[in-house]
Amino acid sequence: MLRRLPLRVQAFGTHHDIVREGEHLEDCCLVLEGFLCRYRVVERSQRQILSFHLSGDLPDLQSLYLDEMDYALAALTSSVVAFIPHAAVRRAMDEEPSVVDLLWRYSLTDAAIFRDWLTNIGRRTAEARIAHLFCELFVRMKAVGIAEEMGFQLPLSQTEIADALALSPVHVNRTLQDLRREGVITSKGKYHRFEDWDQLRQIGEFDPRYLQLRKRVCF
Amino acid sequence: MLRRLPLRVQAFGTHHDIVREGEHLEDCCLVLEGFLCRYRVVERSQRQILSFHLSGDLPDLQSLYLDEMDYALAALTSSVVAFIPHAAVRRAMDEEPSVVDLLWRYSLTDAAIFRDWLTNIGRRTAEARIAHLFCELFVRMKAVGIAEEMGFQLPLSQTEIADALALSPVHVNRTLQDLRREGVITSKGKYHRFEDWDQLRQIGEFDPRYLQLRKRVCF
DNA sequence: CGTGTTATTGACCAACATCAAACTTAGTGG
DNA sequence: CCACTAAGTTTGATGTTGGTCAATAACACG
Repeated sequence: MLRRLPLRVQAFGTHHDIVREGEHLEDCCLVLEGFLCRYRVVERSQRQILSFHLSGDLPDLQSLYLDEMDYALAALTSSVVAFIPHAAVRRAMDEEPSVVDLLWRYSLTDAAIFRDWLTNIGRRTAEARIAHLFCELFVRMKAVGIAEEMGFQLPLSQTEIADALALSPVHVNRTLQDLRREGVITSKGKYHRFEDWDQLRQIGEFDPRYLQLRKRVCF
Repeated sequence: MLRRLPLRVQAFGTHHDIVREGEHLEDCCLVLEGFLCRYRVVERSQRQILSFHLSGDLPDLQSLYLDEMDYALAALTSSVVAFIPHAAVRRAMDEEPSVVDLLWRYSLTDAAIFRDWLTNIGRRTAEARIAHLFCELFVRMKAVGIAEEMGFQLPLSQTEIADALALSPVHVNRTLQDLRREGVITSKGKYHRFEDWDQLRQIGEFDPRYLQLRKRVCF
């Protein structure tokens, strides 16, 4: 449906900002390809990544109602996104009420993911946080068909994982080594294989229900 | 507008659960009076409070679209809430499209608060987290007229503050003492006075824009 | 085959957690 | 109105997780 609206398709290179914090937008962006993140810069030039986005995501849908972006949006790999004018989205919502349901539901799922990250960062150890993030991204990537049966190519540096999980890069490195030593995952560069998915899930206390996927991707 | 819909008004006592995790709801709840929180229980019986809610809030609006609650909702003080059947909300949305805008915008603001908490818990020290929380709650309470000019009655125990900020109660206690020693706040029981609002704001890196309040409450 | 980015290692340190006890406060019933 | 009790706050001692700094090793890319 969205693809039938007037789109402005644009490609972005690795580590390129698509939207900056504080900007006012007149379009929503739909991810067609690639891997994006929302982030924010805090005191001492620390960065907090707020969420990751894959194809099919609408990472700034909120600009439809909120004046100013409270975060930046960046491409982590070379990515392709489509910009859809707010006016076109609103027209579609007027003509077809189910569009409202769909998009609203989407933004509520988005909020559910924030809640999960909040508990992840707030209440779990470094190992559990990483396990949880791997589970989430694996399931989401599988849902859009860019993961293998039991492994995936995760286009994140350890520093980016650290920025997402509120850890230091050094500690992420050591914790990944722990996970490997325990035989839960094996890694080759950015490719990771799950040797013991069940244990990974347990370590990360991962329950995919919050993702609100209609089809069951794993189990 | 909401108050004109069919309401079932109900009072809840202190520390009483209003909705439990995993429940399926047929009504949305509107806070009329009191102080509520969303929370979740994690491994080792630790609790993560996800947000606080005052009168005027709709802390489970998402139940309109998501089948299962991913958090519990509890009254922290004796509170009064109104339950509105989903069907009635939907009818109101059909009859008056601006209701959709209003509620959707509300749920997007809700998500913006999550993002703020995420960076707060992820990237700030204990002192900054507490300062930030105090600022947020003060501004929100002022917006609904239940705070004084430069002080407020915060109905939270230090344990509840700890559960919200992912700290231990002991550390919250000591950090509050630091804030008092620095002359930023003074406390008498649950009443806190801001002796140096500007410094509190700075410590907590607080910028109220994310709250999307139409009227400027402070400064 | 450099050159810049990312991963890894080691040494050391700080923030915050945990445990347990003592002290306050507020609420309750006699 | 006071004693009693439970809940919340404060304190001290000690432990742990994860941060910081800095150097080295491994890649990736032109």
